[in-house]
Amino acid sequence: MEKYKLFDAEYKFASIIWDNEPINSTELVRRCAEKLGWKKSTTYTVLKKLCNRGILQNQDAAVTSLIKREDVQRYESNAVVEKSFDGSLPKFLTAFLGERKITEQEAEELKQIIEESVK
Amino acid sequence: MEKYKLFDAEYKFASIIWDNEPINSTELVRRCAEKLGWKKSTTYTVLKKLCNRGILQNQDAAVTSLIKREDVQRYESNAVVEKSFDGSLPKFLTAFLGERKITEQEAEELKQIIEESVK
DNA sequence: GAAGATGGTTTATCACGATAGACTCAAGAT
DNA sequence: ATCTTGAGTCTATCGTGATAAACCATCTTC
Repeated sequence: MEKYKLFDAEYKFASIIWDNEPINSTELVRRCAEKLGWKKSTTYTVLKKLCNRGILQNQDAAVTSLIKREDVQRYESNAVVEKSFDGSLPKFLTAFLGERKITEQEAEELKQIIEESVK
Repeated sequence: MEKYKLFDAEYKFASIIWDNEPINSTELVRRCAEKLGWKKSTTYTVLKKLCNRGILQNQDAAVTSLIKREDVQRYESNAVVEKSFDGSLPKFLTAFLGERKITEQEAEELKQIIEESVK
């Protein structure tokens, strides 16, 4: 398994940690019950799995992340472009924008981001 | 199930059809064996499933697509931006580009695509 | 009319992601 | 010494995507 690949449930779970770290494990159990409807054992099961995969860390009941949200996002964005768009960002953009219209201001923001990546 | 959601194996399968349609079903079995390592029954199982979901069509052993690659791509691109980037294309772009550098020419192409979507 | 092709269907197995029940164990509180 | 609470493990169930074995019907060809 690639290190950064998170399944849907795992991603939602990790999001709670990213939004609150460091977070006490019992508190995490509480939040998962509230936000995801999970039982305590579910939380611990998933937590342990992600710890074993080197994505999270649980030390003395203090849960933190080793892999950051940005890392996973970078992986996700690359994966989808790779899988469905032949690795081509232009193809992705074309598909995403499709018939949708954006404002001049939004376009400016996007162009800015692109500009910053030019060698 | 959303109409456009294809699982990994389904996507690869559909790709063979998109690349070759209309394609005779026996010929499709041959290609799936060659490209995906599938047995005949596997091909027919998946084919039937996608036909039932209104994505493909099999008439007198001639297989064609009802949903096009572009439709699925649009869905995929939107889904990932929704799921992992809060629906924000700028966030997606930032993550994708990351540390990567692109050429002036590539940037031009991207900006062109963006320009065409401005209201 | 037996022997292949062609074009399928039915039913099953297997892996694995998602979820949880039952249990343990140490540390305070009573 | 019991009771409770915090912290965590072990084992199991369930759904479902991925894959296939076995079987069937029709048509051609020898």
